[in-house]
Amino acid sequence: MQQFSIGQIAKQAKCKVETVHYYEKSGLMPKPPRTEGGHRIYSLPHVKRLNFIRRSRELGFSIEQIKELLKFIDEPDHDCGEVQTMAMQKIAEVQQKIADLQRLQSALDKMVNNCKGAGHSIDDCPIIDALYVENQ
Amino acid sequence: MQQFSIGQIAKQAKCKVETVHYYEKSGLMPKPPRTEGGHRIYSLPHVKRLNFIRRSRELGFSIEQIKELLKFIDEPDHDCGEVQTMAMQKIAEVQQKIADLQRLQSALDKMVNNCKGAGHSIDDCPIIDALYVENQ
DNA sequence: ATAGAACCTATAGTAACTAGAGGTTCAAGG
DNA sequence: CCTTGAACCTCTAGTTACTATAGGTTCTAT
Repeated sequence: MQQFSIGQIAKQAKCKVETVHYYEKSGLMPKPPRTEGGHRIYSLPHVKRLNFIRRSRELGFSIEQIKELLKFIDEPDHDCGEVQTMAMQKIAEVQQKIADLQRLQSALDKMVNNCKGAGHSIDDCPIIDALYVENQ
Repeated sequence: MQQFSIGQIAKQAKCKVETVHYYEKSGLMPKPPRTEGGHRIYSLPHVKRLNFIRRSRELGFSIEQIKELLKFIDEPDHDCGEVQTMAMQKIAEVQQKIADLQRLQSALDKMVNNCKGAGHSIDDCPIIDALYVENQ
């Protein structure tokens, strides 16, 4: 079985070694086996898990929310209805984020394509309006 | 012209009054006019701007990145090529985020639809794999 | 055998809020 | 008018999710 040092998995996930320490302390990453001398030894599932955490963070999920997502795999014998409820809540959140990003993207596309559009007033800016949705 | 108190715009953007104070201190929100007694007075463009900031934060943009996005509207006489370059970088970021979220969503969808799938091992979890992309 | 890179723990600092203290202003009823 | 309580004000301290530094140990490659 393939083994990795903390430096290797941090590099792979594009984060710092200290961040992995932090995830261990906060309970997102498990305490891995150690060498004689005390260095941490990781294997492929750890690498995948760290990647998942990093990407979820980039997508705006908090540590607590990621813990909830990870419950889906850490406790596979969880009550099935409960899992479905949580998954469906996450889906709603995720769909909202996708919709927001798509509106922002089309506003940015417009910017690029008609940069000459000149003299747009602050009251009528496509970029700001992209993420302005009244009362919701 | 319609006027708003800080409490009103905070409520509309679903954030705390203190957060608006913080955005003013960090230069994201402008220093608005005040009443005789010193209370802040906002108008519609402020409301839109605060909404934009809040939603961008939820989407994982940092304060500094939002400052860059806001440059597009705060300095309309910016060099056009520079604006296009920045906008195109943002588009790339945004597309990456959308792709990640879509993969996460389809993994969550699978969870909900065949929750009975039972006995999935940690090494082969669709949710973790959704956000695990080797070397990129 | 040993030099230096990578690791260890522990603490302090940063970013983006969030809560609290202690006081002032506003607006609605008496 | 006056008063009372909600909303506002400033300022400082606390929280989350890192990030950097200090001071020391282990690993690896010559």
